This record gives sequence, C-alpha cells and structure tokens, in this order.
Amino acid sequence: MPKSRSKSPVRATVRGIADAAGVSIGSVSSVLNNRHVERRISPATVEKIRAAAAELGYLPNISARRLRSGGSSKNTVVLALITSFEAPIPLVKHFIAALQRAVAAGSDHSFSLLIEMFPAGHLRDMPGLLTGDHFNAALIMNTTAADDAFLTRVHLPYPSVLVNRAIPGYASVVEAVTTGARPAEILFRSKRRRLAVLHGSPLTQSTRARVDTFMQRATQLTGSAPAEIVAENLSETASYEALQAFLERGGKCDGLYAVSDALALGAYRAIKERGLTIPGDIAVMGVGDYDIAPFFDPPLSCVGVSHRELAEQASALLLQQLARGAEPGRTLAVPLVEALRASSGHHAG
Amino acid sequence: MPKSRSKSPVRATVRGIADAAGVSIGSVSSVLNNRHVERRISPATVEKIRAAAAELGYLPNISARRLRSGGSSKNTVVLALITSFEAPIPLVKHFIAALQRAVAAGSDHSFSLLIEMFPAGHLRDMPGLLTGDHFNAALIMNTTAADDAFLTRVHLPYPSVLVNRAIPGYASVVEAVTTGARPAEILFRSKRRRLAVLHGSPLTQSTRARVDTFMQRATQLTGSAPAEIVAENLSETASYEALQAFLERGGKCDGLYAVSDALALGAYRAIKERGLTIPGDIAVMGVGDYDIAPFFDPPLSCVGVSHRELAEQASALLLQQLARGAEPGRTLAVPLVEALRASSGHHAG
DNA sequence: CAGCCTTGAAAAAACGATTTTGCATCCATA
DNA sequence: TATGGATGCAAAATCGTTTTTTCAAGGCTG
Repeated sequence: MPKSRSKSPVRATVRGIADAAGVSIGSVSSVLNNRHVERRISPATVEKIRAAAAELGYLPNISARRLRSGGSSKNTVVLALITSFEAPIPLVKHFIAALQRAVAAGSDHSFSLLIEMFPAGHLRDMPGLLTGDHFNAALIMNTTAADDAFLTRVHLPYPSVLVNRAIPGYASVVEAVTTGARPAEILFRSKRRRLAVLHGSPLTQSTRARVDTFMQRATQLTGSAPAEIVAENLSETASYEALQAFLERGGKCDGLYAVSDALALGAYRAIKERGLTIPGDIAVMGVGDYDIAPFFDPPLSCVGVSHRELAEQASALLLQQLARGAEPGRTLAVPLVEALRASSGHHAG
Repeated sequence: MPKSRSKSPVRATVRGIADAAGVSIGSVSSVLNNRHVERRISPATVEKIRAAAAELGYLPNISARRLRSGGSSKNTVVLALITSFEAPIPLVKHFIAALQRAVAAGSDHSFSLLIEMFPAGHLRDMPGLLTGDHFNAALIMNTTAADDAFLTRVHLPYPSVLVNRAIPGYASVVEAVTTGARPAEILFRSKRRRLAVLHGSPLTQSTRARVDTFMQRATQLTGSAPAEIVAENLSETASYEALQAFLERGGKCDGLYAVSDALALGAYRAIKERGLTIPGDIAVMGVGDYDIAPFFDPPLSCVGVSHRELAEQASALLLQQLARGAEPGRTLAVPLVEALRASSGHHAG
C-alpha cells in the first residue's frame, strides 16, 4: 500500500521510471503507450514498469511529446488570451470565434489557444510573460493601471495586441474615444438635465475614459457636473445596491449612463423597485452590444463597440504581426455603433 | 523587397536560419534572444542572422523552447477545456476559476489551460484527442450524440471528466436527473394545468433529459402532454420568435418551462409583447443559476445545478484523477438547487 | 554441433531550442 | 618573437519523449 504523501517535488520522467524498474527508457515508453505487444515486452517487465509508473505518479511532459511526435503538432502556433481574473469573460467567446474564423480563412499552420489569467494588477508575475516560452503571440485585455505601467516599461518578445488600452510601442485595438460623450448627448437630446454615471471600482483604462468623457460632455451641455455613483465591483448586485443607496439618500437624476451591461441590469431593478419608470422618470444608456440588451425591459439603448468587431480586428492585427513579422505598434480605433431603444425614450429595436 | 508569398510549407527553424545565414545554430539562437552582446557576436553576423530570420518568417517552436528552458515551465501540467463552438460559453468562466482555486489550494505543479473547440458532432476530428500529445487531462462538455457515440467507442489515454453526460468508463459530473420533473411539480402546485416546454435544437444529452423528465412528470400530473415549442437554436432571438409564433397561432399555456436562461429571456419578451403577464397569465420556470436570473423582470424562478458547483466538482474530480492515477470512472450527480422567485408566483428574492 | 529464427531489451537517433565549452584567430605586450 | 588575453564563432550537451536499430541469448533445424 503506497504512502499517500509519496509525491516527490521533482516530476517523474521516463528515465525515473526506467531506473526504478531497472529497465531502459525505451521499454518504459513502449509500455506507457500500450505498444508493448508490437515491441515484444515480456508480461513481467510490463508489470514492473506499470507498477513503477503508478508509484511515481508519472505524467508525460507534453512539450517533449509534441516536440518528438511531429505530425501537425509541430507546426502549431500557440496563441494566448491574457485576461485578469476579475474581469467578465464574455469577450473571450468572441475572441475564440474570431481566431477560429481567421485561421479557417486560409492559414498555413494550426493554432492552439491558451487562456492565461492573472490577478488584476499582477500581470508582471505571470510566468512566461517575459521569457516568451509559453506562447508565440498574445492578446492582452482587462489590465489595470499597474499592469499598463508595467507593460510600458518592458518589451514583450513576441507579437501582442492590447485590447481597449493604448500603450506606446504596442499594437492595440480600442473603442472610439467618444464612447462617453455620445450617451451624454443622447440623454441631453431626450431633455434630460440631471445626469448621473454609474461605474464599478476599480476603473480600467477604457472605463475611465467612458466616465471622463461622459462627465466632460455632460457638464458642457447641462452646465452642471453629473452625479457619480460607484459600485463595489462590476456585478449586477453591486450595481443594484449602489443605485438603491443613491436613490434612498435622496439622490436625483433623470438620465443615467451605466458603463457596462451588468451595471445597467442592476440599475434597472433598483429603479423599478423604487417605483420609478424607465424612461419616464429615468432614461438609461448602456455600453456595448451584448446579446441581451434588446431583451431588457424596456430594451436597453447602447452606445459602444461591437464585441464581435473588436475581437475580429484584434485577431486580424495579431495574425498580421505573426505573418509579416514585427510591425510598428499601431492603434486601431473600432467605430461606435449606436442602438437606440426604448430605455432612452426611442422606439427602435 | 521580399515576395509576399514566400512562406514555405515547412516551418522555419534555427537550423534553417543558420544555413541561410551561413552560421551555426548557436549564434542564431543568441541573436534571436538578444544575447548577442554577452555572446560576442559581431554586428555583421547579427545583421545577417536578423535578415535571414525575417526573410524566413521564423516563429520559435514553443514545445522545444519549454523543454529546454526548464524553470517552472517544465513542471507544468496542461489541462484542456474541450467544448463545441456552438455551445454557450458561460461555463468556461466557472471552470477557469474553479481550476485556479483548486490549483491555488496547494498543488505541486503549475497548470496551463488550453481551450479546444470543435464543431458540434466532430469531436473525433480534434487533433491530439487520441494521441494525447496536446494536454495531460481534459474536461469535455457540450458534446452531441454523435460525439458521445464516438467517445463510447474509443478510450482517451489521459484523465478526463465529462460534464453533463454520463458515458460508461468515463468519470463525469452531471446534474441530478430530476431537473425536468421539479419544474413540472412546481408549476402544477401553482395551479397551472396547461404546461409547455421551450427548448432549442439540436438537443444535447442533458437538455434531452430535462425535456423528457418534464414531459413525463407533467403528463402524469396534469393528465395531458405539455406543448413542445422548439427554437431554431439557443439564442434569445430564436426563442422569442418561436414563442411568438406559438402564441400567434393560438397556442395556449399557463405554465412554461424554458430549458435555458437565454430561452427564458426570449420568452419573456414574447409574452410581454403579447400583452400577457408573468406569472399572472403564464408562469415561467428556468434552468440553472446564471447571475442574471434574479434580475429578470419579474425575477426568474430556476431549478438546476449551480454552475459554480458543477465546475468545482468537475475540476476536483479531474485533479483527483491526475494525482491518484486512473480511478474507476465514476459519475457524480450535482444536487439541484431551487430558487423560487416571482416568475412562478413565489415571493422570495 | 553450426547456422538460423525468435524473443527480449538495451542503445541510439531524432525533434528544436538554449547554454556551455572549446577552439581558432588576432592584437598587444614583454 | 614567444606569451597572454581578447574576440568571434562552431561544436557539443541538454531537456523528455518516441521510434528505429542493434545486439545478446536461447531454441530449433539439418
């Protein structure tokens, strides 16, 4: 009966098993891959090897295996999707799909997609980031200011594209800078004069930009600064609680800009529970074009970039760099799309 | 000026560059990693090598690099999340988080997470699936009947856990089989007698089970079979259109079971646009505990497994297999949780 | 009892990269 | 003009596998 704590700090290899069983590594490999019949390994040896492998808790080294067993594995380019744990994931889906489309549309080699997640602000601690021995190219998103500062100092030794933040020297795809200004204008045109903005904490670069440009344009238009409502995080619940607290302490507004859809959904509930109507009492504007925005009650008006488009452009940019070698870090701004629905007093959709 | 179509079918290696530049592979490696100063490579040689590398479109072989440059990379276990393109992604987030937690909770080695997607029904064509040279272990989900049949025939040469389908010989984590029966009972207790079920096409194993058990129990309780409303796919829009068509052609029901949240959301819109109320005219039951269910208007009642729990159990099962070697394929049923909210005439949160 | 086939397993080659070691030059110094 | 240290690069070692090749014993046959 093996001791349960027998795992050694160093990983078992075929060599280790061979030594333990007193045979050669070739025999070990044959047995472990169930080739022992063709390779004429005697039952006794097979048993010895199997026992040693189980005892040592053998796991094959995938890198070594891929390196040796050529086939299609050898021509595989490894792409990484790097995102912080704290961020919402929906974009991931679009990136996977976009990369898949790009690859299907005639590329020479096949791709592996790696997901690497890091705690917000600790991108620098991600293994393989600077050595480049985990992937051939990377899409980086949902970084915080600390991560951005780090990226500014270092140089990543492989093609990479930043999503929704621009840093000199890096290729990046960002939403148009007017994301915050348009909602202010739309709310103003709907005759709203007491505006408010709802966002989560901490702010990422793009959220910061949304809030800032909204504040600026709103102040310019209405003559007074909008209220700033801060939720503890990006969840519906946090948003609900933040807006509820705001309304309860007598906060007033007739036009609300929620910088993400989850925030908008929480806001809807707080507003309705308070007995207020959308857009009658408060018009609401959201961001992005999540699939569910048209299914809000009332349907949510949005100004933002299409996630699909964002993913498409970023993937294309990455594959371009991969194909043509290093390109000057250029920034691509994805245009805004507006979907005006009932939540802002419009009637489409 | 290089020809744009100069990419050769075989990938460039350090050896290729060395030959092209007339130097040794050691020099090439040194230059490509910007070690040419310490390694005393002359500027002229550096230039030659850089030119050759650019001309050949060199991309390092990640496997070879990881194999050689030991460090933490060497002890890395590669985990794969295998899912079909067609399926919704929300589970992915939970799995990533669950694996991360499991790993953080004291494991010897580090993990890499690979996402592998396949077109529904074509799991068999996934490279590396049978050779096991892409990853050390896999979580497999969203397979279709064809994929399941394939898995039944073959044996995967690495630890794997199936999510939401049970196949002999595989470890799996599934939702409790009564997922469909409970909604029928709940709707019946709310005095609903004309029930209906709304699902997408094609059916996966777990969706099939939900529909079947609902039909069965509903028939048993009400004495007549529920209406079956089929949406073209799993999107909100398809669901909206399917239910709209049903109501328009005079279909009647006072209790609806939507087998996914996206379907429920689409149904809400169709019901409301028709001037009907929830739960007054039609009570609605959903599945699962997506974060947004409490934020539906009215909040959606659900019976299903917690996605977080499902991911947690599946990850734990996978890591167990990894640690203890092969275990007998056992099936773990994750218990149902009920969240009764306003959409079924209940009053909780 | 010499030659041949079978059996079983060790030894070696290869995958692509990085790093260490070794070996020629060349230049300056005594 | 020997000696010693830079200088620039080739050669070799190494990572962990898999596969191919080689080789040593035994057991037959003739």
